[in-house]
Amino acid sequence: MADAADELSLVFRALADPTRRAMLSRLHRGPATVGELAEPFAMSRPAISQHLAVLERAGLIERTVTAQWRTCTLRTGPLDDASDWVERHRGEWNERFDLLDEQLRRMRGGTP
Amino acid sequence: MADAADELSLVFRALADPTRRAMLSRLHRGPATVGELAEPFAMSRPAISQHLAVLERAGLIERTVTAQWRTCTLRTGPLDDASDWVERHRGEWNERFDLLDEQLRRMRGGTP
DNA sequence: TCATTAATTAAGGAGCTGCTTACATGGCGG
DNA sequence: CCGCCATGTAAGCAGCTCCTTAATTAATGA
Repeated sequence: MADAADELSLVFRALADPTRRAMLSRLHRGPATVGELAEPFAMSRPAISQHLAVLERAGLIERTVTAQWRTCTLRTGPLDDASDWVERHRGEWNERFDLLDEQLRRMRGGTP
Repeated sequence: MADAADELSLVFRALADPTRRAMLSRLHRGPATVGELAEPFAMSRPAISQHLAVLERAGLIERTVTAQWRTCTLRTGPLDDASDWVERHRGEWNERFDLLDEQLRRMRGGTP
């Protein structure tokens, strides 16, 4: 299958690469051109372009053309969705609830 | 390359699939056996096992053997790391800061 | 003991990722 | 106008992902 066509999967997949996360971290401190973003990485320009395409497809950056430079800007909207999902699934509150549930199951008998 | 060997990449990668996210959502309401987790999906058991292996490798679940059942339990620790990263990179505060930075660059002259 | 149940491992295939080199596009300065 | 500059596109390749079917392990209970 490997669908992952849905919005949230695109975002998480885009975040699942150290190079792309580093790019977002850089953009977090202000917009940058492709050349500026490429500088820290020992990687060909096409590879950089492809990483940026992944980020753009996930809606995490925006590329605006000015002269012969492409200025990349961070878009944090999709990160809100990702954050919502993660926040909904973590925290000690729920962990304790799970442990309680497990205890109850065990008390009810061996077969779940 | 496709390294993604680091902890955070493993977690984001694990979250980048709707099936695995649904499994975590189910586990969020309490532990479950592999059979219970497999039930909602039109997918072979080995496929389920492989998804669970991905989640386990990312540290998001724990599998304990009781008789012939494997009980899966959610582990929210790695989600904290993911949440930290996302939280550090989102929010209107930073977005506004980026826009200001962009304005300043434009005022300083055409070439970045 | 032996069939049943629960799950994993093994092997293989279609398709995607992430990188490369080579070439194309398009604005800019001389 | 023409050769630089910054970037993108094309094509190709190794390796990974996600799924499948078939065989395997391991515990249960008549």
